[in-house]
Amino acid sequence: MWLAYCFGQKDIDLGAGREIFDYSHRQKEQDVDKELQDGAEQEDTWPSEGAEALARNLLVDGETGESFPAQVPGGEDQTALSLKECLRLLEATCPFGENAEFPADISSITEAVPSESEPPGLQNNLLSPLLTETESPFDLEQQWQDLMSIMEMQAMEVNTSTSEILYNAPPGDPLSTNYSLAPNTPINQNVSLHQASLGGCSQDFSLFSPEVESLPVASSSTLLPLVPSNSTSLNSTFGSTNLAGLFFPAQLNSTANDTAVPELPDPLGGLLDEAMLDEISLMDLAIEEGFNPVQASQLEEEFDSDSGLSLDSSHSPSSLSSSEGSSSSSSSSSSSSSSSSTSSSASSSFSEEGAVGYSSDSETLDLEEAEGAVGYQPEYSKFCRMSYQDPSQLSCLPYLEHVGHNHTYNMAPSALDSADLPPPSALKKGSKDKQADFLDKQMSRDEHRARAMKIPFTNDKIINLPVEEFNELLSKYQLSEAQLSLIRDIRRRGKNKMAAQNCRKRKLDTILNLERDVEDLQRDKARLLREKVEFLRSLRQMKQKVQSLYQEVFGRLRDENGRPYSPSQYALQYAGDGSVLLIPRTLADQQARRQERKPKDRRK
DNA sequence: CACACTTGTCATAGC
DNA sequence: GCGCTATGACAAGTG
Repeated sequence: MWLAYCFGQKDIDLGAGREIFDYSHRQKEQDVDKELQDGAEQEDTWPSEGAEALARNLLVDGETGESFPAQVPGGEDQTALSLKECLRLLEATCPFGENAEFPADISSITEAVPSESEPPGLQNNLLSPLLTETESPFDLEQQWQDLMSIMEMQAMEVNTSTSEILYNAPPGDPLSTNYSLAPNTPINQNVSLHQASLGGCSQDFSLFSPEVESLPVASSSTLLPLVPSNSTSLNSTFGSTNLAGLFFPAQLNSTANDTAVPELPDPLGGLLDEAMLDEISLMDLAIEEGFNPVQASQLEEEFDSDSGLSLDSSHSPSSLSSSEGSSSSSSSSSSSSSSSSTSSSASSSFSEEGAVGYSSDSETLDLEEAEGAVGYQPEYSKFCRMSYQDPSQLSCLPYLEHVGHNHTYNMAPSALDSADLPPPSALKKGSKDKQADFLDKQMSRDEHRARAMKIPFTNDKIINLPVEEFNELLSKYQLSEAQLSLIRDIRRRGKNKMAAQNCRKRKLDTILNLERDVEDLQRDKARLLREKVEFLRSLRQMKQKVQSLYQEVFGRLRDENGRPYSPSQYALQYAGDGSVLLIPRTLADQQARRQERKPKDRRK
């Protein structure tokens, strides 16, 4: 029964799987509406100096700083800038430091950032490149965060200790805050970034920092190739990356054409995609965090679990003890009824568990009943297999007292074994008839048949003797055909009986092992999910820092007239040699698209 | 009496 | 082909 219960849970299709995503989408829809309003209020304030800047386009050698007319069609120029300070800042603020084991390197970030050209004339927001990828309407990362938020809430209700640590993002946590942002919103509502972007995108550098503002900005500096002296970390991780693509969102404005501009694949999105497809089962966490099974199942109902077995139930005392208790009491009653049997010479060779011998014989009755099948010694601790242990232990488990059957087919036949004695209760009654009746009832059907047919040896021998000895035994007696047939039937049935017992025990043990495996796997899954959350959190922090550095660097750039460059027309690109170039966005977009095709080609 | 459960038994497949 | 084991299915017994 507990088996049916255990696996029955699996069959309960809660139909909530899609609700997870629906919820996320609903959240996103709401966020979209909200963010659309906010985004309109926070339109980019960058000066539109594109035409003017284009007229002054110069290509600057990344190493020498020499300026020369750009080779780019349209006369755009490229300006290489030193990002030494930027790189230092980035390295200093990189949450992973030199941890080479971090699964998502910066290059993955850059690949993830959509590089989009903005329709001319649109006001750009310098801020959003790192955020846009998470702001698409169907962003899986957003879904992930939504889900995690839900889980967090649920976990807080269920278990406020560990779950809080795991899923409660600290105040201002970028993961929690950013992921709750609405899709399609070019401007992130994160407070810090908001401030930085609004300030950085305009001439108002005070919003960045007083230091930045006070820094002397030479117009010529914009034309200088500022190769970072120590750019190893970025150089190795960014490679030849289009920073424009990294830092400029696909959707700089909510009015931008979504379909016109393809977005680069998001590694985070991929991760989250897997996460979503993994059917983030709350039961995993429940098991890992020690949730109450009932509560966990309730959570699971909300998040659905099309996959996997439903755990737990098998470990409830009722589910386990019901079946095992019955068998145990049954066996114990049998054992107690035959406890008077003092001859148990054959039992010593039996395994502790498993139906080794044929228990119908009094010689082996008690131990056979108390023990088990031949050659199979599963682990029964979980099942509280009292039936194969000391029957007296049964009294220690009150909830097992009410169960117990008295299957007496295999009880010791006194007629076949003189050593067999009635139980004390029968002796007290003293009546020989009663004893005979009792013993008669204790005999199995085969024992009755054997006695009726006057079989000259015990059923135990019939069943348990090896074939050679068995045949030798038969040859010693003059047996009729009917007797031989009965003996063979007894042997067959006796062996099959033990086989059936072994089979059932094995089946139960297999279920136990499977449950244990499922538990282990769910524990591992929960752990991996937690690690993934941590990685995502760190990745987002790193992205934010890179973004702010980009803003800072870009904001410092000045043309020869001392005016800042428009982010709608220029972008920073990190070259493979460590230099950073200021290039027109059109060129940056082209390069970004080129990089976008590479992974696709690789897949093919 | 119905039900759940255990156990024995049979039929069958496979070694 | 025989003997044995494993296992699903069924029936009987029990509480």
